[in-house]
Amino acid sequence: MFSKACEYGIRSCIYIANQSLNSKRPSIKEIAKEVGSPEPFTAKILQKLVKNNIIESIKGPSGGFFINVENIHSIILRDIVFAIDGPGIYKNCGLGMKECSEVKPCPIHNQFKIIKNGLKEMLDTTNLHQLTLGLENGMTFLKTENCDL
Amino acid sequence: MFSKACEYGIRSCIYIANQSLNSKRPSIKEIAKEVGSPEPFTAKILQKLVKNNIIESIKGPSGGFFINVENIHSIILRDIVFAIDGPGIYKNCGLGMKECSEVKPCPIHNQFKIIKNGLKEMLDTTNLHQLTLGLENGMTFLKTENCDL
DNA sequence: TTTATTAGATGATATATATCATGTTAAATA
DNA sequence: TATTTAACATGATATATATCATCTAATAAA
Ligand code: FES
Ligand code: FES
Repeated sequence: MFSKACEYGIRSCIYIANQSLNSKRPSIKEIAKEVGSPEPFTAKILQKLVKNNIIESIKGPSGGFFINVENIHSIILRDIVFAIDGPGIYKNCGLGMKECSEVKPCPIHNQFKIIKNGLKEMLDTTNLHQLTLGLENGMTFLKTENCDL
Repeated sequence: MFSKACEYGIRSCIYIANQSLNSKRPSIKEIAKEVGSPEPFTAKILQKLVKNNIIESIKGPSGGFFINVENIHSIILRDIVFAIDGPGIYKNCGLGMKECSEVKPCPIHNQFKIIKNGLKEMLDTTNLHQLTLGLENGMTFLKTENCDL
């Protein structure tokens, strides 16, 4: 579905958003740890997100990554996915033809369109703030820890 | 969504099914051409499908690939996807955690579940026969040709 | 204003996926 | 039975994706 980079990117954004709401500014090291992603890879992904104005960063001691509270409400999943994976998930054909097209549809086009519309709907209407809610009260998780004691 | 191998596999199956309904037995060369897939790669994929009893084959002159008419109705998309990509699409977490789980859900789990259920539904209820119908009357296509004259 | 700290930039390496090439085996037919 | 045809098996190569390593630049605090 999403690339690994995109998965890590979304998870990182959710973590950063949640920390930002608590007036904190996590470092790459902390983010990678809490999200369960490889640190150098995560660094690269976060840079891209900064370039795309999804998240912001400050260098130096006590630096780190953050998201403006207003933006936490306006940033939707699509923004993150597009920044990392591009619009392929919106435009690709389910059977890998050049593009998904109504005039030259593949055999599964009609069935697949329904799925894809659902996916679009979800990416378009889910914002970062919603995704942080479950984290606070321990209903949702950002990594599968190896030890559950 | 699906791997390239799986996309080619599905397209090949649809083509073979359609030809089988017309009592024909296409060769790898023909299938690859009609489906727009690289021939040697397609060969490998078809072998896998034979091993998994999705399609059948006959060697030698006038040999080729075919599917029993009864099977054309009973083979569903899931069979093909599982044979090539495995059950990941049913079990993976949308954010790449070890597995999709109700007891340790990721932040997008609830929204994603809806999408995934739709996808499951589609893979479980769509059989090869349905997918051949549009081919016959030119409503659907298996490849994007470069020249549309 | 020096030093420690942390992000940024860039390129190298590894791994997975996709693609290609070669030789082998089964079956039809001349 | 010899010959041709086409699938089968296996391994090599290429490409994309994921991961790591190194150095640079900015900034906060000593
Ligand atoms: S053309 Fe294949 S999904 Fe639309
Ligand atoms: S746990 Fe992530 S989709 Fe179910």
